[in-house]
Amino acid sequence: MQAIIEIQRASEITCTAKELAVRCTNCNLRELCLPQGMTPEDVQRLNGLVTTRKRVKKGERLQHAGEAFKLLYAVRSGSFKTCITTEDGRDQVTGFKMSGELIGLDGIETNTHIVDVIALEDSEVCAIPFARLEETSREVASLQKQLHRIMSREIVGEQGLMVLLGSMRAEERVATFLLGLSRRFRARGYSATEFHLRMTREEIGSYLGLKLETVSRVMSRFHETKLIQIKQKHVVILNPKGLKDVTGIAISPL
Amino acid sequence: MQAIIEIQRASEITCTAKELAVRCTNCNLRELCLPQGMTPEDVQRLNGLVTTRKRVKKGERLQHAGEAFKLLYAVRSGSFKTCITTEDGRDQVTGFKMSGELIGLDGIETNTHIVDVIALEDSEVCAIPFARLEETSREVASLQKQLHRIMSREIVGEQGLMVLLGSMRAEERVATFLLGLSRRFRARGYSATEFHLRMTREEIGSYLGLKLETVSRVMSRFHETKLIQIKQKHVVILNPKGLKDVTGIAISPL
DNA sequence: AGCGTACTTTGATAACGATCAACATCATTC
DNA sequence: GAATGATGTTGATCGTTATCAAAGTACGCT
Repeated sequence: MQAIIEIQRASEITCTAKELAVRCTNCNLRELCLPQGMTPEDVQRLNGLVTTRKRVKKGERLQHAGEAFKLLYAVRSGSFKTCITTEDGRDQVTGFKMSGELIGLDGIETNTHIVDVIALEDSEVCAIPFARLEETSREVASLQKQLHRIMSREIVGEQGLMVLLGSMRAEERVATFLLGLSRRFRARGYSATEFHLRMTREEIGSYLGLKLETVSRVMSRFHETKLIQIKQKHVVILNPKGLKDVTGIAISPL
Repeated sequence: MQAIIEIQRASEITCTAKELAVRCTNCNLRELCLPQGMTPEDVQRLNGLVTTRKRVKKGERLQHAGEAFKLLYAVRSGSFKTCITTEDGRDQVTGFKMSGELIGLDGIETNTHIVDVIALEDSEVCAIPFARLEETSREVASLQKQLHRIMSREIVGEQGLMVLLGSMRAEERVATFLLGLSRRFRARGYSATEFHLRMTREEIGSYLGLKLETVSRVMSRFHETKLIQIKQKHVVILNPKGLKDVTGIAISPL
C-alpha cells in the first residue's frame, strides 16, 4: 500500500497522474479486469492500448444503442446498468456492471451497439479501442485467452439469468440477485454481507422480470423473516445460508 | 448442384468421402458457419482444423455439463437443444442450435461445460479443437474477427431472450419464437412459412418460460385467429405481419 | 396390425404476481 | 428548513398463467 502511494507521488513529478492512472500494470483491478491471468510482461502490452479514462456522472449515458462500435470500456469505479429499449418502447435492464467488468461486447457482431449503458453513480471507465485490442490479442496469447474467457463468462452468465427468468419465482429471483451482488462485492474486497444498492427497485424489477412493488414486497418479507435487514438501499445479509436455501439453485447469473 | 455431386463422386476415388466432407472450403454451410466473411484462402486454414465429423442420434447427448472443454462443434445437419440442469433438479432449455451454428462456447471460461447439448433429431456435427482454433485465429485475422462476431452474436441473442422472458406475455413469446424459427429456416434456404418443429411443446415452453399447456393453448389460439396453421409439429405461418404485430417488439432472440 | 408410450389438446380451478391506489420516506433545491 | 419530486412501502383487487385432470392423437415397436 505504502509502495503504491510512493509510486503515485513519484509519477506526479515524471508524468501526469492521468497517464499513470491508465496503466493496467499498476491498476488495483488487474485481478478482476482484462489483465487477469496475464504475466506482468504481457500486461505491459495493454498499457499502450488503454489510453484514455472517462468520467461519467450518475444518470449519464456511456454508450448509446445504435451508435457505432469502436470502444470497449472497463469499469474503473462506480457502476452501470445496461438496458435494451424495444421497438414498442419497453425498456428492460439486462445487466449491472461493476468495477473490472467490460462494457461494449454487444457491439462486435453488427459493429453497432445494441444496449444503452447508463451510470448508476458517478463512475470512471477506461476506454479500449477494440480494433487495437484485437490486433494485440493476435500477438499476445494470454490476452486472447482472457478476452475469450470474458466473452464466455458473459454468455454463461446470461444463461444463468435465463434460468432465473424462465423458471424461478419472485422470492427465488430476489434471493439469487442479492447473493449475486454479495459475491461480486466480496470479489472486489468489500463486505459480502453489508452493502448499498446502487439501483432502484424498478431497475431491479426490470432486471428480474418483476414489478417494483413485487421486489419491494419480497424484500420486506425477507426482512420480516430475518434473512436480511433492508432500509431503502442499505442491505445487510443476516442469513446467507437461509437466502441460499430460498434460491434452491446453483447457477448464479451475476 | 450438379457440380457438387460430381465433386463428391470424384472424391470417392481420390480420397474418402469423409475427408472431403469435413473441408470447410466445399461446405454448403460456409455462409452461415465459421467461414462466413472469410476469403477462400483464409478458409483453407480452417480445413486442417476441422478434422472429424460426428453423428449424433436423436436424443443423444453431444456435450455433457461438467465435462472438460476441448472441442467446439459446428452443426452440419439436424438440430440440438442446449439445457442447464440446476442443483435442485430443474431442467431448462436455454437454446436451440441449427445448422451452421456453433456449440460449446459456454466451456471457455471455466474449461468445463456448463450446458448439456442434446440432439433433437439425427444430426451431424464437425468437431473443432478449440486450442487449435485459438492458435489459428492469432494468425488469421478474418477468423479471429468471425469468432468474435459469433460470440458477440450469442451475447446479443441472449439479451433478446432476456427481454422476452422478462417483459413479454405468453402470446408475444410464442409469436416471437415462431418468427425467429421462420427467419432461421429462411436463412438456411428452407421455407420461412412452412416448417416442422423439431422440439416438443414442453421444450418450447421451457425455453420461453411457459408451461407446455400454455404453449399449446396459445398456438391453438393463433390457429383459430388464422395467424398460423398448426397440426402437431407441422407449422404454416399464414399471416407473418399479424404475428409480428402480436410481438410488438424489435429484438429477436433467435 | 395392434399395443404401448410419448406427446398434445382442452377444460376447470387456483395461485402468483400485476395493477391500481394511497401514503411514507428520502434527497435536492431554493 | 420548507417545498418538491423521486423513490419506496403497503393494501386491495384483478388477470394471466400454472396446476390438475382427462381425453385425444401420433408414432415406434414387436
